[in-house]
Amino acid sequence: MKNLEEMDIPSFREDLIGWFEKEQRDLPWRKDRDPYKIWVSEVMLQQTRVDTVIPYFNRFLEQFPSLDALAEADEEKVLKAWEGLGYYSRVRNLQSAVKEVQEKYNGIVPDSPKEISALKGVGPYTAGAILSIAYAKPEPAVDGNVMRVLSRILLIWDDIAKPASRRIFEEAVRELISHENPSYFNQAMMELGALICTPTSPSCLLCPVRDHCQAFNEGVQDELPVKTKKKKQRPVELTAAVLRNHEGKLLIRKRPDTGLLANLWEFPTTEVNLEFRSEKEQFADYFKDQYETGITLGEMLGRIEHVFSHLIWNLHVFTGTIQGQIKEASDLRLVSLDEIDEFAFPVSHQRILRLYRETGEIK
DNA sequence: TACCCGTGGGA
DNA sequence: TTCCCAAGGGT
Repeated sequence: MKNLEEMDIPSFREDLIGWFEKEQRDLPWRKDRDPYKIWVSEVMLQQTRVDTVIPYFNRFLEQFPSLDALAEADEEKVLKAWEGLGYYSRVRNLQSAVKEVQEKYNGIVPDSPKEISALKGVGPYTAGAILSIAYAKPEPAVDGNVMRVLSRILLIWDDIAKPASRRIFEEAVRELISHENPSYFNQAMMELGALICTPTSPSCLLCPVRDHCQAFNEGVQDELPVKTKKKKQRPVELTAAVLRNHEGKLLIRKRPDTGLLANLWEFPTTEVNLEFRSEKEQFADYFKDQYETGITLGEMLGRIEHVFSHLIWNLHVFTGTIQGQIKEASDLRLVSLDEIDEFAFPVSHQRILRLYRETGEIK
């Protein structure tokens, strides 16, 4: 790459790593080099803020302290430990991959790019992060931070929203990375992006590698990185019902094991056509069709808007009672309010439960 | 490739 | 309010 030729690479590495040794944050996954802990932290940190991850990471490792502990853990408990973190397939893939490591590699996280990349949920970033941080291998770990930082330092104008662009940055990192300390090099690049070289108003005057930065040199740091914006979320209208049986227990069901919020529990919910007849009638018909049982819906408890990365749920929340008998199953349960906290719910349905506890329980 | 897949915080 | 974002991966 042409712009790499302008770099004094040894000096850049020294300035970057020197800064990291002095300024790095004290984070729970930086206490040791245990590949399992590094792995868990990297998966949690995918598209998720450090401040959000910290308490989850601490609880998760208390509950599943080793790779073997996670491999043998009850899936429901694992999902419950992830409740509220989002992107739930991450933890399903993680447990699946951990089981594979237990069986194929005798419980030792592999240290080769090929083997580690073959594990579920381990993409190019996570593979590079584990290999460099836990095993000191000089592999690139290119995340959003690294693309932002390098786009400025090397004046790279490619659209970082395009998957194809990542390869350019990986090639650059292969040239730049310290073979003496690849762990600190990769972490320092990300730490710099998080603390100094931020998306808006970067703190260039505090930057340890300012002298190496071609964007700063030309005064275009605010123009980089180039990133096309995503499209807006699609709204979806839904009816949800907190249904009580004659014993006062609430009906919950497990979502399918693929797709949105896979394997999480929810109150019965279905899409509604607001142009059609009464919403209550539509829901009762749906319920009868699914469970062969009649219900009576009460008044609407309230409306909840829940925003996802790609869609918006407008939840119309009702209470109701179940007329006949419901046959419980592994994915269909009647539970008391004391038992319900054992089940992992998406935040949208945690909000429904809160609404019910605050206003609906007495009705 | 483009789209699917969560959540909460901050500008 | 609206928008973007935060240590991505699967399909």
